[in-house]
Amino acid sequence: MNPQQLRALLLERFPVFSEVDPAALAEMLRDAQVLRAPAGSILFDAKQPCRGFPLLLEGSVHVMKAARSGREIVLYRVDPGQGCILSGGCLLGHTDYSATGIAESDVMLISIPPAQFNALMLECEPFRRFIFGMYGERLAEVMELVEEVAFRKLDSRLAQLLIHRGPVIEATHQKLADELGSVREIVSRLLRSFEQRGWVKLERERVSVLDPKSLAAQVRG
Amino acid sequence: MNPQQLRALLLERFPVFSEVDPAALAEMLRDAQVLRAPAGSILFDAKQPCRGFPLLLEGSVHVMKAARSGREIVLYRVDPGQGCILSGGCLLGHTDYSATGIAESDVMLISIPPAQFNALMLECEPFRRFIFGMYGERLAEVMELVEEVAFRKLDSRLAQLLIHRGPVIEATHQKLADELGSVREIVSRLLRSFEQRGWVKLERERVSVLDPKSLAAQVRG
DNA sequence: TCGGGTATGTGACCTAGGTTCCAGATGACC
DNA sequence: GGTCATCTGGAACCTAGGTCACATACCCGA
Repeated sequence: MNPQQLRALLLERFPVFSEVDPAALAEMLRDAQVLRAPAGSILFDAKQPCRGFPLLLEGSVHVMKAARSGREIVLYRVDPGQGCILSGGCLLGHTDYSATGIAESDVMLISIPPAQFNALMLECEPFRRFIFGMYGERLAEVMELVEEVAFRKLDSRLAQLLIHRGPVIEATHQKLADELGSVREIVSRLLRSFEQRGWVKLERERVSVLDPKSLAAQVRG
Repeated sequence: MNPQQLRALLLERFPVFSEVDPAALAEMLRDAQVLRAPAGSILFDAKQPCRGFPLLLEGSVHVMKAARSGREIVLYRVDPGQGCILSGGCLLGHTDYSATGIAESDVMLISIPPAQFNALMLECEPFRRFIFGMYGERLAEVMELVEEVAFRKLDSRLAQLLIHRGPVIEATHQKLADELGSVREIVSRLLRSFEQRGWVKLERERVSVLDPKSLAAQVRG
C-alpha cells in the first residue's frame, strides 16, 4: 500500500485525523508502521512490548479473558476506526491488563509511535477527545457487560448476540459459548430450543436468524 | 476550609498537582468548587449535569449498577486521591454511563471547572498521564470484575471481599450481597458456613475476620 | 471410499445459587 | 416496658446452567 492510499484509508477510518495539522499527519504517517495479521493470531497478551498506539484499519479484534478452566469470555470487540486502547495502554504507563486480543478476521492496523502519539495528544484537541472518548466507550461497554453477566440469563444474552451479529452468524457453537463465557453444550441446547420455536435455522458453523422479533422479546424477557 | 488548607489537602491527596505550574494551580483552586455530601447520598446517576471534573478528597464512593429486580452490583470504589471519571466523562463528550455513584461515607470532593481541566490536560504532561492512568485502572478493574462474575464462585468472591475490607467489616449482609451482585440469603448462608468453620465471627452489622489464611485459600479454591 | 478430525445432538446427573416464607433477635424510639 | 423496623437464621424448594459421556454427522484429504 502506497502512502497516498494509506493516508486516504486512515482518514476514511479515522475522520478525526482530518482535524490534525497536515504536516504533523504526514510526519506521523512516515514514522508509523502498518501491521497485518491473519485471522486467529494473538495480537497482544498479558505482556507484549507493544511500542506504539495501534489503530485498526481493517478486520476486527476480540479482547477476551480466559479462566484456567479453559472457559473464555469476550470483553469487547474492536472494529475498524477504533484503537486497541489496551495494547496502547503501556504508552501511558498503566498496570498490565492480563487480557488477550485475538484477530477475529485478517486485520490491518497502523501503529503510531509514542513520540507522535504524545505530540498529537498535546497539540490536537480533537484527537485528545477521540482517544478519551474511546476509553469512555470501552469502560461503558465493559460496565454494561458486568451487569449482563451478573443479572441476565444466558438465553437472553445469546439471543442478543444473535441479533447483534446480524441475520447469519458463521461460527461454531463453541465460539459463541466462548464469547458469552459459557460452554458449548449449553449454547447448543439453547440454540436447539430457539430452532424448535422457529426462531433460527442451524447448520454446521452457521446460525441463521429467522425471527428477530421473537429473539428480541427473549432478550427483554 | 481556607484556601491554604485546601491547597495542602489537594496536594496530599493528589501529589500530581505538585508538578503543575503554581500559578495555574492557584487559578484552578480559585475557581474550583468544594462539595460535601453525607453518607448514602447519590452523587451521580444516569444523567446529572455535573459541570466539572470531580476529585475525591475524603470519604469513599461506590459506583454501581442496579437491575430492575432490585439487585445491585458494585463496579468499583473511588477512594481519596482518585477522580470520578464517570461523572467527569461528560466533560469529554461521552455517551451516558447509566451507572450510579453513591457516597459510602461522608465525602468531600473538589470539582475542577472544564476550562481549567482542559488547560491542565493541555499543558501538563504529568496530569495527563494521571488522568489516563485512572481510566486505564478503572478499565482494568472492571474487566477483572467481568472475569470474576463470569467464572468465580460466590464463596470465593465473598472471601475475597472480606479479606480486602480488612479485619472488621461493618455492613449488613444485604450490603455485602449488593456489592457482589447476589442476594441476602445466599450471603448469610455463606457467612454462616464461614463462621462454622471458625473463619469469621458474625454480629449484627459486623463481620470479623478470624482466619484470613483460610479465607484466602477459599479465594483461590 | 475410507478414516480421522471437527462439529453437533442428546441424555443423565449434579450443584450453585436464587426464591419463598417465616421465626427469632436486636435495637431504636415512644 | 411496648411497639416497630431492621437484621439475621434457617428450612423447603426450584431452576439455570455446568459436567460427563456418549452417539452422530459432516468435511476433507489420502
